[in-house]
Amino acid sequence: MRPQFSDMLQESQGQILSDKKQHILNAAIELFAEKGFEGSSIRDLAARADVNVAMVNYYFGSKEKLFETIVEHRATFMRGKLDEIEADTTLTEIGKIDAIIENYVAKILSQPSFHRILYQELLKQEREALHENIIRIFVQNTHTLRNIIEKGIRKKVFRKVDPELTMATLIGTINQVMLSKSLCVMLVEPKDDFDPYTDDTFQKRVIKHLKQVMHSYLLEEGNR
Amino acid sequence: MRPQFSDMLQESQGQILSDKKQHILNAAIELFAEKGFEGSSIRDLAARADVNVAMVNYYFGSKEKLFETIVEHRATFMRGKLDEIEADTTLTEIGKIDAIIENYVAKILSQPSFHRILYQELLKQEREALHENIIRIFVQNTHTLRNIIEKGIRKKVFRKVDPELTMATLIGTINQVMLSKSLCVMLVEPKDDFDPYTDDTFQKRVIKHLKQVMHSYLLEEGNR
DNA sequence: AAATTTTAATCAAACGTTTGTTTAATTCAA
DNA sequence: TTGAATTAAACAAACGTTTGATTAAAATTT
Repeated sequence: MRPQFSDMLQESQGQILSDKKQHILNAAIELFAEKGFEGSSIRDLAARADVNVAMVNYYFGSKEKLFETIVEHRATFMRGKLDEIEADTTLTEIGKIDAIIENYVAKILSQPSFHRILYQELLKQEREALHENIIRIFVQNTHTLRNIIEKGIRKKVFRKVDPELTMATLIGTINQVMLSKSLCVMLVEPKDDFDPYTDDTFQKRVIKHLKQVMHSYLLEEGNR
Repeated sequence: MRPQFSDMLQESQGQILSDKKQHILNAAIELFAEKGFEGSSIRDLAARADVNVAMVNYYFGSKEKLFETIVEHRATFMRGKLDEIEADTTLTEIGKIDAIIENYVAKILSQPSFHRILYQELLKQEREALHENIIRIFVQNTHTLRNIIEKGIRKKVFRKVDPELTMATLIGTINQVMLSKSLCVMLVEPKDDFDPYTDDTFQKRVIKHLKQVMHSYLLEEGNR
C-alpha cells in the first residue's frame, strides 16, 4: 500500500512524510527520550508504534539513520527566530533578550522529548558527526546572543558581563527544569497529575524568573 | 592472587576497594560518561581497563550493579557540605550563597565524567529506583538552598525571588558548561588542547560569573 | 620447616539471548 | 498485472553472563 498522502504532516523543514512514517518517527522520539538511543530496540519501537519490525528499516534504512533523521530534522530550532529577533530594529537590547527568553522557553517546553534526545546526545562523545552538528548550532546561537549583549554593552545599557556564561545561564536554567519531569514536579508542585511542561502557569513562571534574573544581571542601575 | 592491600584507595563513604576493583571502577566511570550505560559493553570496559571480561562480573556481580555502585557511591556529593554551610553562623546569607557556588563549581568541575553519568541518568526514565535516588538528593539540596534564600528574604537582604527556579539557575549554569567539553572549549577558548575543567582560570571565571548573577538577582538594591 | 589444603584471582571458552538487519513470500490497492 | 506495502522467519553479530580449569598466595596441618 502506498503512503496515504491524504493526511500529511508538514515538517519544520518543509519535508513531507507519509502517515505511517511520521507515526513511527513520533513513537521513536518518545522512546529515545525515555530510554536513550542504545537503550531502545527496534522491536520495542515497533511494538510501541504497532508496526512490523521490518517497517522501521523499510522506511528509514537503519536505526542510526532514523536517529539522524530525528535530530537533524529539527535541530535547527530557534536559528531563524534568533536571527529575526537580533535584526528587529523596533526592539531595544533588553527587549531582544526578553523576546529570546519567551521564544526559547515556549519552544523547548513544547517539545520536551525531542529536547531530551538532543541533550542525551550532547552528553555523550560518540556519533561524532551528529555531536558536532548539534554543537555547531549551539555555537551559532551563542554568537547571536553575544552580538546582542555586546551591542548592549557598547550602548552602555548593559553592564560588562561575560557573554558566553550569560548564555549558559539562560539556556542552563531552562535545561535544568527540563532535565527530569519528576524532579520538576517535586520541586514546584506537590500534585501527582501536574504536568509542568503543558501547564501555562508554569511556563509563565519560568519566563518571569528568567527575565528577572537577566534584567537584574544585565541592566545598569539606571536602566532597571 | 589476592588483592594487594598494601596500596589501597579510600573512598568517599569510607569503603575500601582493592586496587583492581577501583581500577575497573575508574575505567567504567570514564566509559559510561563517554558512551552511556547501554552504549558501553563489558568487553569494551574490560579492554579499556586491560582485564579479563569475567573480572567485571566477578567483582561487581553484574553490569547493572556496577552502575549502581558508581552512582550511589558518590551521589551524596555536596550533601554534608551544604548542611555545613547552612548551619554556619559566621556567614551572612549572601556569604552562604557564595560558599555554595565555590564548593559546587569546584566539586563538579573536578569530576566531569561522573557528573555526566548522573545527568544522562536523570534525562532517562528507566531504572526507576536509581532515578528516584538521584532525584531525592536533588530535592534535599534544593530544600537546603530554599531555606537559605527564604531566611534572606525574611531578613530583607534578599528580594522576593522564586527559590526553586533560583536553584535551577545556579545548578543549570554549571551543568550547561559541563554538557559538552567540546562545546565548552569552542565557546570560551579557541585553543584545541585547552581543558576547561582542569583549568584554574576557567573555574574562577565560572565562579565569578555565578556570583555576579546571584548577587545582582538576590540582593536588594541597598545591599549590593 | 615442609607438606598439604584452602582460598581468591584469573582466564579462555562457551552459554543462551537479544540485537539490527535482511530475505522471501504474501497482500492489496491502483 | 504491477509494484509498493507488509509480514513472519531467519541471519550473523554482539551482548551480559557463567563455566571449569589454572594459578599462586595464604592458611592449616603434619
